[in-house]
Amino acid sequence: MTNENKPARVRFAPSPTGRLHLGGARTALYDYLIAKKTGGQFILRIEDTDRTRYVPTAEQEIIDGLHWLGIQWDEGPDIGGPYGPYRQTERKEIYQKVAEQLVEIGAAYYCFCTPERLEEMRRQQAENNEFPHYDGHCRDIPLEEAKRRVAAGEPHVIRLKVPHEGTTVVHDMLRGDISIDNKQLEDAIILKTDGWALYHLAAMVDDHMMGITHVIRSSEWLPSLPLHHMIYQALGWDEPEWVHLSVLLSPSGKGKLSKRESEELLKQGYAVFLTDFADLGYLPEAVTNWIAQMGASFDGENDFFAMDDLIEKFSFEHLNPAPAAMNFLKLDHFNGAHIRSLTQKDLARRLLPFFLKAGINTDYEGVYKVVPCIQERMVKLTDGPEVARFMFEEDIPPVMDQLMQKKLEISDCIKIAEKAFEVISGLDDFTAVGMEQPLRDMVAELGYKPGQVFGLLRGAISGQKVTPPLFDCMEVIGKEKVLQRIADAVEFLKANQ
RNA sequence: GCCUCCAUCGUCUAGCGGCCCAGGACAUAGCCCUCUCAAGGCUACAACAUGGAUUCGAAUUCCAUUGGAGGUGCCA
Repeated sequence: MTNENKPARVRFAPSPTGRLHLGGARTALYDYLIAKKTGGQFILRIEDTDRTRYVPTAEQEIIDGLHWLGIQWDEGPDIGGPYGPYRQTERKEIYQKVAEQLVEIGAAYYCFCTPERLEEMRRQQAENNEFPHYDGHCRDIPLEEAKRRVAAGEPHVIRLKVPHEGTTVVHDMLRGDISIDNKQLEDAIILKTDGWALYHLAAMVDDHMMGITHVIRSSEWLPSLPLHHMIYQALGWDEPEWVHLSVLLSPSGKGKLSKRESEELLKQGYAVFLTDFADLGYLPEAVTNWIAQMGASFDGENDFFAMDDLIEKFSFEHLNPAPAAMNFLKLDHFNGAHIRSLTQKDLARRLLPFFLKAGINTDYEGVYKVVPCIQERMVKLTDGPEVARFMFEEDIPPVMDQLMQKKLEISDCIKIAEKAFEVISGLDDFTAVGMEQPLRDMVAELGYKPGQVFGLLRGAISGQKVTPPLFDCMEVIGKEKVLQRIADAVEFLKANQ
């Protein structure tokens, strides 16, 4: 067992082949947390050796997404560092050298098999119900002969020479010892015909050269762990701690999220790609809080955490190896809770763009005034304009259904509205606290129920049945506009009597 | 098919041999608060996959079964 207090050097090593997914974000988060907790370093490394699937915009999106979450690295392609370069395409020669070194010491060999031969081989293996594996055709070509053919320009790859007997045992921090029968292993390609290294080689070389102490990665790497172990062994390098995280399952719990499911999720206002969450009205704090606890626990009794709490409480011991289904309702819960925990100024600042995007003509001050009314009524930032819109309108067209209250005739409503107009006109202190007592006295005098009177006023002032507390809204809207809206309602009621 | 990993409420989890007829959170239902809606408070519902073994004692250890996930590329 490693000492979790020793400074950890960890790395997040995405390949720029697509968008940054929640699973990747969680891996990066854990890297960041353990680095911060132990006073170590977090490194961002771009694994772009696959030139055919390369997406030019992907690296920037990864950087933006991680920054949005509040994660910063100590070394990376954008900021450099003492162990660079941090893009694998800039390290091609390093991998080639190590691959040749592996050949020299007899741990790897040149293979001249053509893709066609390999395909035929696999076809036959499938026919005979064997598991697909390289048959070792080039494994025993004498090195001198192989070198001659390489020098002659014959196309070739380099394969790792793995033992076919015995068992290999590798330790994973979450699962203990993992053992595999070496018969199941094949001589994997580590260097392609075009000279580029595969993940198996490139990642091991980089992890070693960059001094990585803990390899935290998705559990889809578990099957190739023995291979990685063998590369370290062959080179005589010290192995890092291996930490294979649980996979994230779709909300249904049935397998990984499919493309169709993620599109469906987006329609419901949810997302699986990190950079989609901001526009949806989610707080980075909430997303962080949420993903941190997928397949993990930080505290048996609590689950609301800021980044600092997560850093303090993070431990490999509380990572769960079992697959975990994503629960978007929990995200909503965290988002609401984090919105409520924000200062009013901070909330106003974050809300402003959403108000403008919703077509509400206002500014920071305008949003700030409305924040106390809406803060505890939002799940997402996009809810803000919805809840507060009526407070920014010039006037509210009266709607009969909103004005009418239970057990009241139109004549009652007119009476109430006229009385309210009169009382409110006479108010000197037009604050929520200032208007409460006079208005309650009025209700008593009128002899109706508070719900009836305030419901009617709510309808007149907002055109809605549901709003934040009436007096608070009235204060924000202002006396003049409130009176105008009540007058409009009276006129409307009389016309429809 | 084969290989590897995994298995506590619907979901995320606490639990590391007695403190557990299993605790928390989300979701759901009810009540309280209340000018509506929220927020908040309280309550309810709800789980150790199955079968063996070890032990005085097992959710916790071991084995099998079943179920789930991942892998099986000159992708990562």
